[in-house]
Amino acid sequence: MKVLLIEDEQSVSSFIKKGLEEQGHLVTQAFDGTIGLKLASQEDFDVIILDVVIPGMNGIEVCDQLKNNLGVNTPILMLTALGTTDDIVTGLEIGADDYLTKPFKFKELLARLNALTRRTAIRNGDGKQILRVKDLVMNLDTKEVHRDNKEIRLTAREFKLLEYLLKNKNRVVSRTDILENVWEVDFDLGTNVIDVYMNYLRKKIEHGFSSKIIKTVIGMGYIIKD
Amino acid sequence: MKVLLIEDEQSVSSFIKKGLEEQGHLVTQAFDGTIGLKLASQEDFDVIILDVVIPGMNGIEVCDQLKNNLGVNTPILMLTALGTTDDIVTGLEIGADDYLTKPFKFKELLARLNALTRRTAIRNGDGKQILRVKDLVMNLDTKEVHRDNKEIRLTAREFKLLEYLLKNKNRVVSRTDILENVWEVDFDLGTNVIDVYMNYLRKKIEHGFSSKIIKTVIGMGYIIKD
DNA sequence: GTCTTCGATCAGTAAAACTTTCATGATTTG
DNA sequence: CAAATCATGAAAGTTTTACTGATCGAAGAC
Repeated sequence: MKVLLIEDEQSVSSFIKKGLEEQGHLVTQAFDGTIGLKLASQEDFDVIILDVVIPGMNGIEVCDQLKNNLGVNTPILMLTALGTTDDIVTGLEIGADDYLTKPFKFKELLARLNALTRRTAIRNGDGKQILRVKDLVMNLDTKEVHRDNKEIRLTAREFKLLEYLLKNKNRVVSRTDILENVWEVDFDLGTNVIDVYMNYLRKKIEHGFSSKIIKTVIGMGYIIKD
Repeated sequence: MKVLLIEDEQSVSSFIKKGLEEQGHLVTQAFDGTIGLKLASQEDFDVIILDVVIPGMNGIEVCDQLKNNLGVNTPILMLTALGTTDDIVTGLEIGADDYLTKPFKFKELLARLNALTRRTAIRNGDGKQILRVKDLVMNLDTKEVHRDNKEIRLTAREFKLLEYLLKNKNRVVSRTDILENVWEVDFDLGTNVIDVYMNYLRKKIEHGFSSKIIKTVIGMGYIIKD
């Protein structure tokens, strides 16, 4: 399970990290709000542990941004020394999925994390299907693609191609793979449709934006990396 | 929101019930575990508030039965005076979605309930027999459709088609999906009924009105978006 | 019982949108 | 630098969709 841990106190952060890694989870640490927010919106985590009192941007703001502006619906467990009812209510109202006050027992943190991800696992059965890379967001339900909050219109084939590349993020896919999975043909290499479509796709999702998304690996295929 | 409250202490139960009803929720009370379990498995609630220490069958057992045997995945908020870490861990491990210890502030209970149901509440429609999009209202009980307060008469097939589209609001549905769910055929007979019916539907619900409702997504299907 | 009406479906057409091919130029690799 | 590989523009080919008119059958009217 991929966990994003946004917590500035070194001792607490490494205590949690160590504990979670012992359970076989993958922990990414962020020590301030701004970086945490950036990471959370770029990478797909299974759950986010978010301290309220952190430098840069406080936890409430980070949570609000993620849940209410960026449309990220990774479950968030808020963590803090502020234990008053009002603090808890604010946190939960703004979109946090659970709230735990310090000091806490690691056991309880772990149990709450599991309850959280169990809940979302169920939800994902018919929930939103979203793929991301950098600032590009692909919604498999509405078939919409956005980059930097601008809408990008793709044709059915372009969409399928991008979807395939994203589902294989961080892996080089060969032309044969693409032909089989996007065009659904098992032979015929006497064509350059793929090249042409890569060109179409790049024009739409890269031209006018700061960074490249699709990388060519000469002699091997194409890849999309975070 | 429909809430099932399993709690034997009269005072606590009515305190919670009253508070929730003030918020416009519908509360069903159960005063022991056996009845609670029965109710939970028969009716569809949005959330269950479950005290651990109750007569008949304790809360842990009820939760275990529901989540692990009966396949009910209504979110459960556990409630109890037992506040040790181990109790909390047990509760969460067995399938509870949140855990609150007595005494608690009603505000916090409410916030936790909302956090818990935020997602499932959206997807369920809650037995509501009314579907809406923009100024169009579809009543599944009376089978009436109104737009801008004007009645629109749909035939059975048109109604079913619109109903399916609305139930999948904000998702692109393919012709295959439509054929399976509205016409109930699993194979693709080379027909254009769907196109024809879309045309009928659009004539009735869009002609003479200001905005379009049904959007075509070429090569993929149709979608209705808010 | 026959007629009428209405809904469901099919078939056909034109226009628009999309896909593929082909030809050519650019880039990378050994 | 030559061969292989990739990028790109434009034209040709194909599919998809919106819409119309015709047919068929069932339910109710007379």
